[in-house]
Amino acid sequence: MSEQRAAQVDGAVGAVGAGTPATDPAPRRRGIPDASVARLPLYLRSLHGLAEGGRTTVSSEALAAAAGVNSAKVRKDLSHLGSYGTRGVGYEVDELVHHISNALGLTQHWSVVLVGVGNLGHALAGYGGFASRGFQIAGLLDADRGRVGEQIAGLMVRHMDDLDEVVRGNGVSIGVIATPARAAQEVCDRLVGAGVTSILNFAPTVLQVPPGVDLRKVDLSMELQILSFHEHRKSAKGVPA
Amino acid sequence: MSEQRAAQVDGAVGAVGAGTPATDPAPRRRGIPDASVARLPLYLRSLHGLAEGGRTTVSSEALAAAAGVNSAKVRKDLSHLGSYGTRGVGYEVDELVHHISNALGLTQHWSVVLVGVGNLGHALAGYGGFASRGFQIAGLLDADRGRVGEQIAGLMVRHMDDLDEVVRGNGVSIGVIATPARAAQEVCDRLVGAGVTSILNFAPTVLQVPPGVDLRKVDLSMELQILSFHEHRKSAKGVPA
DNA sequence: ACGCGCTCGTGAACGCATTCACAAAGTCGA
DNA sequence: TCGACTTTGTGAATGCGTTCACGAGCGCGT
Repeated sequence: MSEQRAAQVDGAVGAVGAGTPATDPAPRRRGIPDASVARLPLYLRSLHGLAEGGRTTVSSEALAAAAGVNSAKVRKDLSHLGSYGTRGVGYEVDELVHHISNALGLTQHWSVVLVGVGNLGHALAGYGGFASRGFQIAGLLDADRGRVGEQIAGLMVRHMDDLDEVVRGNGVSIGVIATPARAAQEVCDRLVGAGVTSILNFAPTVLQVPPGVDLRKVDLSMELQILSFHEHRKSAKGVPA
Repeated sequence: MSEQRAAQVDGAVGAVGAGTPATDPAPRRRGIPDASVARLPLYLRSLHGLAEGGRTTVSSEALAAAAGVNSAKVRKDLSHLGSYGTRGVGYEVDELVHHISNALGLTQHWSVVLVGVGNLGHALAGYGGFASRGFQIAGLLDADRGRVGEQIAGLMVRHMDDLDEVVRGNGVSIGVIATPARAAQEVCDRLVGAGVTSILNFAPTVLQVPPGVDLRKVDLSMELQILSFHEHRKSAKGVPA
């Protein structure tokens, strides 16, 4: 059991925490493929946009255009949720929103704890996209006592030592790390220790988590470097003659 | 036709075919696979860490551990850059850093223009990970004249109308969008119009770019929703008994 | 000098994701 | 009611990426 490996799209670790190389034959019983799951939020956003525009039904072709993907992909992705389309017509927008939200677990509210209130932490705390999808920040923590007490986005910054209290008191299961890289692993360990089972890491470092804990990362400078690669390549073969 | 726009989600691209959608038999002349390119910055960071720790050589196994990936993957990825390892020993850290930097185009400096100085824009402007990899912010723009003149991270915020001047004056080829979603497409169009050929989008919306322009996106709320999915799944089958 | 052990580099196998292509299933108008 | 049209849902084909497995090359100790 516990072959729930950490799903991490961009790399970095999974359930390798303890050191066992790879005793996991990737069972994937009845799950929706990761690639599809990763697109569901995209469809959801597109659907919200369409709903605001007054659309009540949408074809896979139209949804694909709005989401910037291929229509066959849309149909296959949605088929994993069940058959909620009507042939000859398309999908009912509201119904689809409901089913996707359901599949993503967005029908319930999630409490999140955010660690690190530097530049990025500030921005994340104030980011509207979290609250609008049912994610509520239950606590804003920082190791620097100088910042404790500060008010950000309607919340008071508390000290890292209050972590356990915040997590257990609010049923927090998701943690966001926005600390400097050197502090990230320790923060991660403490989050896991407090009972957090999903972590979103913004610190530019590779984190190790035990099996059963999901880890995703967002790395701003990596994205720029990837763009740099393509840009570099473009200019290199810019004048082939 | 031509819904074959630049891929957005995790892949980059689109820059290849200059129009014809299906006639492109995936040429990929001498290119490094996208999946490998996406990991190079990760290796680079790990190597920097190892170098600071005093290591002068590193095996694929050790680098893999540091980067949180599989060692076969490391070897295959690096083999795309050429054969820079020594059998029986491993890779020389400095040399590898040099080759990867080279492949990513990080040996030259890139000028970046950042549009939108809200919460996120602020954080990005102050983010150290950019400058440390050779990315220099050539301009900080915003459409709100109330913010123009503000000083952020040593730079003065200028008005969006100065875009052309900033781009052409500094040879900017990369643009970062940190505006609200509704403004993003227009900003994107203006960036492209000014000559920017690579765009990193933080706004939660799907952008359309012409062929030849690379587009990547970072979506904070999407990441949380994906975590939500896994969390939801965990609690659903938490007690199988 | 020479073999032994280590590690790279890479062909081959495998699995997942995307795309194609079409039958099934529904709507709509006459 | 019926037939033409639209769009879904999905097997099949294709392509890409990961992993395996091992031969080739290199350093080192004897």
